[in-house]
Amino acid sequence: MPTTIRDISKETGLSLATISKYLNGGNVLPENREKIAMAVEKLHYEVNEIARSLVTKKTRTIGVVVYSVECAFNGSFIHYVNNILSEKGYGLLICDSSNDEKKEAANIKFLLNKKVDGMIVTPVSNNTEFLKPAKTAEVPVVLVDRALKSSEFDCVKIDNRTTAMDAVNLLIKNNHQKIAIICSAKEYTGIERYKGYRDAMSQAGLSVPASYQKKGIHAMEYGYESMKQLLKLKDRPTAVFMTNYELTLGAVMAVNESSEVNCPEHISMLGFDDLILAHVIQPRMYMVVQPVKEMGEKAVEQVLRRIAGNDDVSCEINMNAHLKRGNSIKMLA
Amino acid sequence: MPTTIRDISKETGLSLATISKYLNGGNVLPENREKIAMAVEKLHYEVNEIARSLVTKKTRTIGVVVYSVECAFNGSFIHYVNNILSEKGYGLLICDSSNDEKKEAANIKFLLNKKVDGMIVTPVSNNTEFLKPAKTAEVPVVLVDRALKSSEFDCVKIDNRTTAMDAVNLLIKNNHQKIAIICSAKEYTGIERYKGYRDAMSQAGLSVPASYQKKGIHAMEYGYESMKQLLKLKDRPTAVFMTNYELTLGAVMAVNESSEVNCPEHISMLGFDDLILAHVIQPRMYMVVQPVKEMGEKAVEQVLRRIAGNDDVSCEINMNAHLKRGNSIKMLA
DNA sequence: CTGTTAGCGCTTTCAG
DNA sequence: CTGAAAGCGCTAACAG
Repeated sequence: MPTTIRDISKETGLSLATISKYLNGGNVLPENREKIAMAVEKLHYEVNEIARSLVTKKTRTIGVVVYSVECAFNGSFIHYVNNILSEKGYGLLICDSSNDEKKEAANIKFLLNKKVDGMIVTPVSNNTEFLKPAKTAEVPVVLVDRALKSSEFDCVKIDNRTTAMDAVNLLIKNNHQKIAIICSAKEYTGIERYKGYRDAMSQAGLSVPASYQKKGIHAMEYGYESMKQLLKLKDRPTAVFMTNYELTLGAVMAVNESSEVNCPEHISMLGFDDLILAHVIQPRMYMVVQPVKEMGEKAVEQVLRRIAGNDDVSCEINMNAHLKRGNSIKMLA
Repeated sequence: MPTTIRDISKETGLSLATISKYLNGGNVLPENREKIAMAVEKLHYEVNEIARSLVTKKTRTIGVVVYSVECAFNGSFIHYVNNILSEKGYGLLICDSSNDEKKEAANIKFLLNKKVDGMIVTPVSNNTEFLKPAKTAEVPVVLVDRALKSSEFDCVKIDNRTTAMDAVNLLIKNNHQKIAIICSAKEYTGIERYKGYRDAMSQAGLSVPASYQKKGIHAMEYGYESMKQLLKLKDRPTAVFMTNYELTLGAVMAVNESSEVNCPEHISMLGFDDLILAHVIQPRMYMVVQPVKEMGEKAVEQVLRRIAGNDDVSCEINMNAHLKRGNSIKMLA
């Protein structure tokens, strides 16, 4: 029912090839350009991207697979990625893995069938297996945030271990010794940040009892429960480090609910990722801030470079996180 | 390079038509099924959805156009929509209008060219013009949340006016008389909620000085600035109603920053949309809660019904919002 | 610069 | 139940 290139051809008396050239910015006589333009206008012609894709084998669509769209980091990330991509005329097909590796694997296949030109993914776990189909289909993949250990894929990330170490060192400099951690232990990022915590603690000669180490999943609920438990400890920590946004929120919630314990008076907190929440909650949190926007830009840049056929070895793009000051940390005597 | 139906045909000695039938669940001899299954396995065959779409004119993809992915309502909404859609084997192509009507119009065209089977959109403004191309292309559209006045399209929403009125009545029942509003006045939803506020006030015989009416845009910044101004008023309101999530956040931030004014001691607050934030901030807000999940489900259901060819007259699906209690409202003497 | 001819990978009549 | 053939709407050589 919609008009096709063929209708334009009939209307103008020109061949299909000429119309096609016109559409793709080739050289066409001004006179003919005019004719075609008028016909396009008159018949409301619009390119059928499906047909075009079938022959060019390019869809101008990037698949974005996130471990959970509900996690604020991903929401923000998608926003930036979409901005740049739409500027360049690319669309994005978004898939939510809901923290489920099976869904994640299915998402990759789905996108492959949809013939996306490339993918940007923030993986559920440390596992790399699910990306194999993309590899064999030779569809470029850029990993973000929770980049995998594997060097098979491009990735953009911060140096999680060092960043976490620096953050914990800030607590130590403020004379804290009893420092607990709430982290997720399922994926690369969480594990690295945990290592950074251990690094800082051992360098300072501080002990880390098991009860101070809450290693669980990336979820607000887990942050909440963990903080509750920490607050109940007879030998309560004086400071707690939360290694991602959702854990931070949960921990803050637990502290705010407590009538006895105040931050920073009785407990200091250091969180991760400065998203909208951070501006609204009390206390104003000290936060490790990842450059989400820049990470999105780099990821897009890299996937587009691959699509353009740049066949370098896989690369690792490291960005710098910075610390945002607040009033959630107390300097101990 | 990837294997095609043709390769399977060669491998099995069967015709293209038979393979196709197999793929689409038609009747094929058990013996042949077996053969094909083996060939598919062996050659790692995967359907090319692009080619399929070209002939079926169905892409099994739904376009989702949101006024801003950064607004939490949309993030949450997308999550639920995606859940159901992916269950049904549909993908979703997400477009962010960034609160810009030009971008919004471009998004619709983009999706049309991508031949989505249907669209779900939360519009930027009250304007309906941008949907015309979808209408003429006969691609079903379901409007959500900020449904338009126009009855040309299906929409799922809450009864914004009545809901807002009920909410304001709660403040009135608590003996508040000086009640201010912070709302967005650009789109249908904001305007309706404002009307509800006026309804409640006039029914109670309460006056609403211009200085109590902050009519602006849907943005945290606007909520923040507006609340700051309200707090400075010599005749300060005793309660403030914020008509969406971002405005609520901004307002809370302004109150929390103030050293003189406390909530609910000096000012009562009533917000909109119970998203993750609401669990973390102090005070615990009284909130009008929209059933985001159910709205997503209904929207999907409706768009799918249209795609299936159900040609009823356009319908309006009304959902019920409810009130979530907190401690942000003070009962006045 | 323009036209002719294939053909992308799949589904869909229509015979057999 | 299976096969042959046509064609979805477009681009890509290759001549002219």
